[in-house]
Amino acid sequence: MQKRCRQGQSWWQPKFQGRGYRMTVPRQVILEVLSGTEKHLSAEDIYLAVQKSYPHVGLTTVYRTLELLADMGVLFKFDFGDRRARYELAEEFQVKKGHHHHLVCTRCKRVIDYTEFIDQEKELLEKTERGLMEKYDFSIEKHLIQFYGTCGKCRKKTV
Amino acid sequence: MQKRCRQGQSWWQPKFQGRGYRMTVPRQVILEVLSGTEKHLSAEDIYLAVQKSYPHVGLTTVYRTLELLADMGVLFKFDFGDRRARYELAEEFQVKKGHHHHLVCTRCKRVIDYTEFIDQEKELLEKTERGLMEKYDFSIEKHLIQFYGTCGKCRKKTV
DNA sequence: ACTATTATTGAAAATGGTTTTCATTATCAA
DNA sequence: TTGATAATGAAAACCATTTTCAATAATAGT
Ligand SMILES: [Mn+2]
Ligand SMILES: [Mn+2]
Ligand SMILES: [Zn+2]
Ligand SMILES: [Zn+2]
Repeated sequence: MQKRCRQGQSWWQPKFQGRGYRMTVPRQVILEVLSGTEKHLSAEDIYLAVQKSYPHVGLTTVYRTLELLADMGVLFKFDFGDRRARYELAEEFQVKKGHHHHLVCTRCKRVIDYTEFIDQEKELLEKTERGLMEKYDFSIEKHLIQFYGTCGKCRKKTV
Repeated sequence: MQKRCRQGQSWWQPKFQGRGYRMTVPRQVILEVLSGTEKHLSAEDIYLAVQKSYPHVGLTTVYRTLELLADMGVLFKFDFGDRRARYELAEEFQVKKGHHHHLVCTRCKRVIDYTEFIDQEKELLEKTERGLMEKYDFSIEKHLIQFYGTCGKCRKKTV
């Protein structure tokens, strides 16, 4: 899809214009942090990363920006069960990852992205969505699929 | 619903024995509340319901009991995005509901249980689980599927 | 470039669901 | 009945997130 711009111009610039939103330094830096990782970062993770280059940016701004970006559909917000929200750039803005779902270790909270069987899942999900939208008069915007279990490392630790 | 002789305590009794767990009044009442509803209750919902018959039971105990029961697999804990955990008796202990997934309205937070396409989902999920377990050395214990969108009522309210 | 408008910011304080502490009570095997 | 200890409740602590509010900075209009 789209590719990350290296220099001055940014792919997200147009997203902010025309809606009364302004492109600011904190927002750019936060987007850069999210663009430059494959991890699922928490607000504090992002805050700490941002601080390395822009120490004046506050945690509040990070929270506010993340909420805005999530509402705009630029990033996804997840709950993996470790009591804090985690964020990931939406698929269309990710360089490497495509549409994927998650495998969550309930012990160490590690998250694995997987893409296996995604096409079949997608097919079934679309059929399901169509059926449900009609039956329940519900307009579906997105879906969430996660598997929970124990990763190999954690399984070896406990007898 | 009265004080002394509780007859409904049959099926969960064995769950507590043999592991050092004790069957107490608060636990029984909490299980009765969960058994007697089809809603997805929060800890406070349950606390308030319990208080009607047993006013001395504290919120802390409700939280502790819910955690224990969730760990035991007797109930499921969900996050529907309204900043509080919600609980539902596990399928095998539900009277009316079978295996189902959720449709969540992101505006009013209403939750709809659906069972449509569940068989096909189940089939695909089992195949997916087998594949993922092998590839990622991950023992999958459960899955989560939720659809997010806007319910009919909320859509009509929109400006 | 200058200015007016107002979206955005950061520090601090508040919020609120959940967890911890700790002294007391209730359960259950012996 | 009794002793060991699991469970409880009130209060306090926790902590991720939100709100407040005065100050600042990004845009549009000139
Ligand atoms: Mn991911
Ligand atoms: Mn349900
Ligand atoms: Zn693990
Ligand atoms: Zn709704």
